[in-house]
Amino acid sequence: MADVAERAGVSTSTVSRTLRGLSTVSPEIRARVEQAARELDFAISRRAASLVTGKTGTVAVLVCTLNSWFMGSALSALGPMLRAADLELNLYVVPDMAERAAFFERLPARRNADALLVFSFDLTEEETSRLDDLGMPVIYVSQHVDGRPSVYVDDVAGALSGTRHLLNLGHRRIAFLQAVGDSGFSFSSSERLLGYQQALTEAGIPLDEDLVVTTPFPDKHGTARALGQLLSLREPPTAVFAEHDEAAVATIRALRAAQIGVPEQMSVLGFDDHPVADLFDLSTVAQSPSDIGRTAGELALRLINDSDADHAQHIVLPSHVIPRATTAPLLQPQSRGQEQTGSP
Amino acid sequence: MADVAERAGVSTSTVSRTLRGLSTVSPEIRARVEQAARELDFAISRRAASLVTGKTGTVAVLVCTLNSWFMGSALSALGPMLRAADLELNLYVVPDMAERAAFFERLPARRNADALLVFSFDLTEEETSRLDDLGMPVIYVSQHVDGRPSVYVDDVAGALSGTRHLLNLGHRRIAFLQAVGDSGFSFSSSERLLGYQQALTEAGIPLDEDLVVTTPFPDKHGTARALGQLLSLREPPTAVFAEHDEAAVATIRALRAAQIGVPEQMSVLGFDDHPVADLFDLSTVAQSPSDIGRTAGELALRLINDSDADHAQHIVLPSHVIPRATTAPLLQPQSRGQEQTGSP
DNA sequence: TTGAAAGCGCTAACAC
DNA sequence: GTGTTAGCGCTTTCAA
Repeated sequence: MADVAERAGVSTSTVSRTLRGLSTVSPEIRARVEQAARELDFAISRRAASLVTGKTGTVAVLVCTLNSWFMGSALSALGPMLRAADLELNLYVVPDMAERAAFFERLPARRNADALLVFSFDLTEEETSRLDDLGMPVIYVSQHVDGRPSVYVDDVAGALSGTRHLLNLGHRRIAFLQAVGDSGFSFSSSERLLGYQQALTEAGIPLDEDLVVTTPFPDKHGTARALGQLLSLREPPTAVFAEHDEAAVATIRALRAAQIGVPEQMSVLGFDDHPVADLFDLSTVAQSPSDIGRTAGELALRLINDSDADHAQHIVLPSHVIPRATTAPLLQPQSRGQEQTGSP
Repeated sequence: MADVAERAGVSTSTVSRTLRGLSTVSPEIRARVEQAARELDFAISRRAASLVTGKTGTVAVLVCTLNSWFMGSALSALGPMLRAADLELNLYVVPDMAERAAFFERLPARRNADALLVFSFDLTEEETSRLDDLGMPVIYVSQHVDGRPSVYVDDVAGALSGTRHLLNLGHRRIAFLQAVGDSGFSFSSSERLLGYQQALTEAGIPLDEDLVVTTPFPDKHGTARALGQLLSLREPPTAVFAEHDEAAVATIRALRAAQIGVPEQMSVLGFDDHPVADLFDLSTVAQSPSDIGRTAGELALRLINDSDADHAQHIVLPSHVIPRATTAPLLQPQSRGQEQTGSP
């Protein structure tokens, strides 16, 4: 910076003021400084700046993996959003329990970020309270934590509308397919099940535990097995509501392999509006991970800049049913169902 | 840090030495300092440290999106790798041309990272040379740039082996399906086409331009259209080599919709070993994005720590053919082909 | 509107 | 093995 100051014939203070865009610099000097900076390829060292301002200009993001549609979409939206606010994005990838323990033990983000975004973890009480005294706003994304700022989709309401959609089509025997990932049940999973149950209850349909089946995911044959349970019931379902689209697609494939027409003999509904949903013409309950990412970023910004902001605010994002070709009225084959015939 | 020093009854230098793990601290003092640090929840400010060491302790990563299997896997491996080396990961997401221009205009990573990893961009000469005077090692990942450190899979060799596999199965009419994404042809695309052509040439088979078809991707009906071209040739292919697995899966679905048996009447080969490949039992040429990510991180580390290291080194990672159920010998139905029958 | 000087929190060089 | 001191590159008073 001293070089720039010398070249422009001003003090470092003036260079600093110019580069920060303060209006207290006369136009001619500003021009001189900017040119000098350009000629010397000078860029501010945020680290030196943060030392004196006390702000790091960085948002930390904690994720367990990036290898999913949800994470990919959310971060692809969060990144540019933060960049627009001139914030750096510091990524912590914590794929297993060991690394997770290490993260919470050392909390490397401490003093190195202005806020932390925690994505889709199911944190223990202990972990949550550990984050409480991190000395920065912590935003919980895609999960709700009482008393802490959170951003998420209302999975209960989403599953409720999805199930209502099936009910409105005349289905009464509706199965719910839980897909358990490597890390055990997720938060969304139980919320979605809850919405399903609520819808049945409000329709006066008694809950039948046999209609709720669980399969490991991803697992090539697990879905077929789960389906087998349903199809061998005394009164099999006429519709399957899968916890997420990928499980729904696996269901469709298993059904077609068993020569069971979708949606003629079985309606299938997913959740997420994952890209495969469009590909398979799957009816689904859509959520928008990019909205989640962006909204979380905006909340972070607000909490950073405004210490009076509500530090327990929950932002609940909407979901909506997208009827496509895999749900149809009960016992009443539709023309749109025939487009599907013979297609894999 | 002063607080910790006071609490432990030592100087800040000793605290610094202890926390950095230097061996020049006596065990008893070390214990005192560590306890004091723990009690005060003290963590080093990397930003203050970097000011004096000149190292930022950060690796910057430039990506255009995170929303792909490749990026997700690569970063999910890179993250923990960097963490193990006690480096922060600073992510720059540059989804469109405007943001890209802004990035190269301002180069926000300048002075704020020790190295830059550029993922899967097709950079212009100008952009590359702009990065040259960034003052830090720049590693090109999943692309090769002459004279700069690069990490990538040998797409030519991969496509060569893939095509040879089809040739060895007796196929002589082999189509190549190019899948053009939103951003136009990618580097890999043309390399893979080249490998395909090389294999045919070495087998003494003249190149037939009609066998190379192009489809937009993702596009629900594009693949069927491209397939239509192939199937209406005077001498249709008996095998299709798709540029990547997702296009291969689309091809399989289009073929099955048209009642053309895979692999009985048409072999289909993909590239990548994307998760869908396993799901669809798709034969493919496998690459490992996580290896790419990890290797790139290791190279970055080497270039950061050893200024004598070769700054033009290209690391080429292997790919290998994984035969699954979608490729079979020409005109000679196999038992493994029958497993497929009736399955969607 | 600009400059001089102090100091952010840390590490490194040197002395003990 | 430990403490003292100087200074990394910035921003921020404060004075001019």
